[in-house]
Amino acid sequence: MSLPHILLGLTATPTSGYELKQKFDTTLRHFWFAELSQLYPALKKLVKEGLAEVETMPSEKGPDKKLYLRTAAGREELLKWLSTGPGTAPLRHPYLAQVFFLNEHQSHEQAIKFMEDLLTRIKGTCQTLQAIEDGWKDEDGGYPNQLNDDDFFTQLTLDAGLRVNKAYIEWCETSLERLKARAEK
Amino acid sequence: MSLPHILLGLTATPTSGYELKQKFDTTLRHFWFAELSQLYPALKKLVKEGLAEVETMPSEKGPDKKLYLRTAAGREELLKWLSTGPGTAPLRHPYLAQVFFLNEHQSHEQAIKFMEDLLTRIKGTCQTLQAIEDGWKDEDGGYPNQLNDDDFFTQLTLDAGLRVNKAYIEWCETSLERLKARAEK
DNA sequence: TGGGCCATGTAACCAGTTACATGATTGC
DNA sequence: GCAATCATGTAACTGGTTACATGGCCCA
Repeated sequence: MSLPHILLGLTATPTSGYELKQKFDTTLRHFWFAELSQLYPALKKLVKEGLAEVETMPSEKGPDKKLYLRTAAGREELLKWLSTGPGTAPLRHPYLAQVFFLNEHQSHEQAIKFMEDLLTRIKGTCQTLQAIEDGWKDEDGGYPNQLNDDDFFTQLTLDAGLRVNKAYIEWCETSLERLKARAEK
Repeated sequence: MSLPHILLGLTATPTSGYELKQKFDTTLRHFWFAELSQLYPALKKLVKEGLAEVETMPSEKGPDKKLYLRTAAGREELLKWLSTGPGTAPLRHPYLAQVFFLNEHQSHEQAIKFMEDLLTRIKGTCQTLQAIEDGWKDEDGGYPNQLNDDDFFTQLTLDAGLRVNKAYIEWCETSLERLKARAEK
């Protein structure tokens, strides 16, 4: 059950559900996805459990905001989660499952097309991540080892995302070579 | 919605729910997890939709088996899934989320411990995958490029798992070095 | 006046987990 | 006689998705 804990991590300063969604879509996108419609009830539940507090504030644009701020108990709960050790989610990788059954195609052409599509897509996400890191490099002279703790750990997750994506790209490329060699026979 | 399609892929020959679960736990474990209690209703649904057929057979050990076999329509549905292009599931990586908040710890010691635990665990899964690949090498002289199509694509998914796990190991190791360097200051 | 962004939410649904229930066969 | 493995399932619940609803503000 990670989402509530992530929200406790993000509400160290007062933040609205809408703002949190933007954070998921930018800074956390390479390791967590959440729907806005999922955040609102989750935040409400944190308040009910005494792990966060709400305050309603007028917004500059649009309707009132509700700013959520974790309580001391909320921070405790977050620390508890961190000290349970590395968490896991059951593996579910749809495109690897598809690769597993690619032999069902009559010809290798379609398998090759599949892998080429996959390669294009992974290269795209890799570039997105790279762009974020590059932006960081420009802003910050001491990048990456002089970063403050906040940014240091954020950069660690970015680095993980980049390395994994690069590994997938190499895998796609050598797989394509192998497939093409088989197709010629 | 991948699980039904995976089951259609696995029921090219008559197979029981119990046997399918074993397949998930051995051959598919590096890219998909499913509970047994999830498989039974899913198989039933495939039959209802005309994508598979059941036949009850006495078992050598224990109670009767129900052998599921995909129909022609079932195979069509599988091919349709494959030709929709690479699928994705929304990203959810609990331990990366935890790394993101590791700055909440007062000292770096706990962060270092977290990464060490993670490294140990990832090394373990990597060894499991390596053992499978090694077993394959022994059995098969022409490994990996002379494999038949079935085994070739299975090996591709294994290769993906190994590469990604190795990327994570390298990430853990360099992250630990960087963390330790910061802790000394 | 119409689209995009700001901002909140609910309800129905689907996928997956956990807990429980049943019972045969095999080997110690 | 008991534990492990073989074999099938159901029910309650949780986590997440999709679709829908509301309405203000800003800019072209």
